[in-house]
Amino acid sequence: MSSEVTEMRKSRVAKSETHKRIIDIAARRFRERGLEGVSIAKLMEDAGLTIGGFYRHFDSKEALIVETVDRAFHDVDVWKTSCKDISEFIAIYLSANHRDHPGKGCAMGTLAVDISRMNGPPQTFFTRKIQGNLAYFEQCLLDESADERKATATTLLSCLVGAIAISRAVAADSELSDKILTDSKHGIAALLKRKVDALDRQVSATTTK
Amino acid sequence: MSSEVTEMRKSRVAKSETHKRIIDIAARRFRERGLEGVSIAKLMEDAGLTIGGFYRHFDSKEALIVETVDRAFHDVDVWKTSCKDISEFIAIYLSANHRDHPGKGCAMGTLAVDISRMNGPPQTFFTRKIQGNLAYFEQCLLDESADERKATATTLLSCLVGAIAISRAVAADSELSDKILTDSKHGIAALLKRKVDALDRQVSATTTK
DNA sequence: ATTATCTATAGATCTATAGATAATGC
DNA sequence: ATTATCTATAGATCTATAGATAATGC
Repeated sequence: MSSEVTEMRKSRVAKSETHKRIIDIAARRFRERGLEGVSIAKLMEDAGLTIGGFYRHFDSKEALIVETVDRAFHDVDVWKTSCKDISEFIAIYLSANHRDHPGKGCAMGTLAVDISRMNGPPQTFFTRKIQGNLAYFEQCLLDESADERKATATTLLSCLVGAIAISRAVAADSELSDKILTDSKHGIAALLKRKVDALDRQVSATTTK
Repeated sequence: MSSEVTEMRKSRVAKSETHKRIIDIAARRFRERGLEGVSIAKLMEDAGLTIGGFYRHFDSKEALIVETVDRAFHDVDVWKTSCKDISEFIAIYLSANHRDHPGKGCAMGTLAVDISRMNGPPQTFFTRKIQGNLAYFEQCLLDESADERKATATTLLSCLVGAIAISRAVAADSELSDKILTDSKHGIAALLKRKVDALDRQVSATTTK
């Protein structure tokens, strides 16, 4: 602390990198500990900074939350583009790895309830991202009317978000926690049978023991 | 405040009623505002008491949380016994009324994520209640193997919990919020088709416009 | 001259405890 | 005598601001 050389003002470019770093860390910590479980002082410390600089980057904690929403959805956005089909996406989403690393996972599973307790901008931005995820699922679905696709997409989203949340809540009972993930995968496979732009073989492969 | 007559010591019976009242209010407030969003001082004020008395009832806030878990699941427990079949349960669970009154609704939808961030006793007790809900769903399911029943029960639970959480997160967009509830009902009806101890007519009635 | 970050702190809140008060219960 | 609840407060936070410092950028 006192033995460190105090680094002072950096360039504008460096500032925007700092800004990005704060958001990166916020997106992780918020998902891990909740919006109220992360203090600005600790957040800045995690970023290698002190609390004083925070308010030159953000007007308030709420403003940080708003700016962090996009970043918190980024990991799932990457899965959406990197997965070759919806089955692969579901397998990643309902994996033990996702369950055990909420800070790098789906923001809906970790932050939806916190966000529902806030009004105004945070909820608006969060809603937009949820709509994006619903659109992705719809686009993966095939042999139904538009209404049917929407309904199935919504059901799929609900099931994924619920499953990851419940599996984490029972994490102390690791067998049950695993079972919730695999059983939900199984159930989703049944729900999506012949409704999905994916190899049926694959859906079964991830859900049949 | 200062004009009120200060009421002092009450009987043991009165104390146990006070104890119950604190838990009643905690169960509501925790579901509404989250475990961290409720301070003990405000909680006691809601109960018509002051903070000083709290620690004669509970060793700590965590101890209150543990004791409150059962009460927070009570409303859903009532639905389980009062609903004549699973379809009715699902209709109540995915109603706008449930969405708009989290303090009187499902503890999994409101507290599972908060609980997953705590270790120890709160999580253990919460897990037990989740198992009870899974058992209820299993018992409602019919034409499958025990494994299939378990998988469908888990999927149903995941879907319900996810749908209510997401519908609340997008509450600012009331159309979308409603749609998430009705679409999930629709999707669940498809999932449960011929798997459920319920009138198919009824499942359809709540999900077809 | 401007500004990105720092140290320090005000003011609000939160959990938990100490000790007073007044009613219960022996 | 015991105890259910009260008032008051210690000590630890948390958000946000004030003013200092030292580097950037004109």
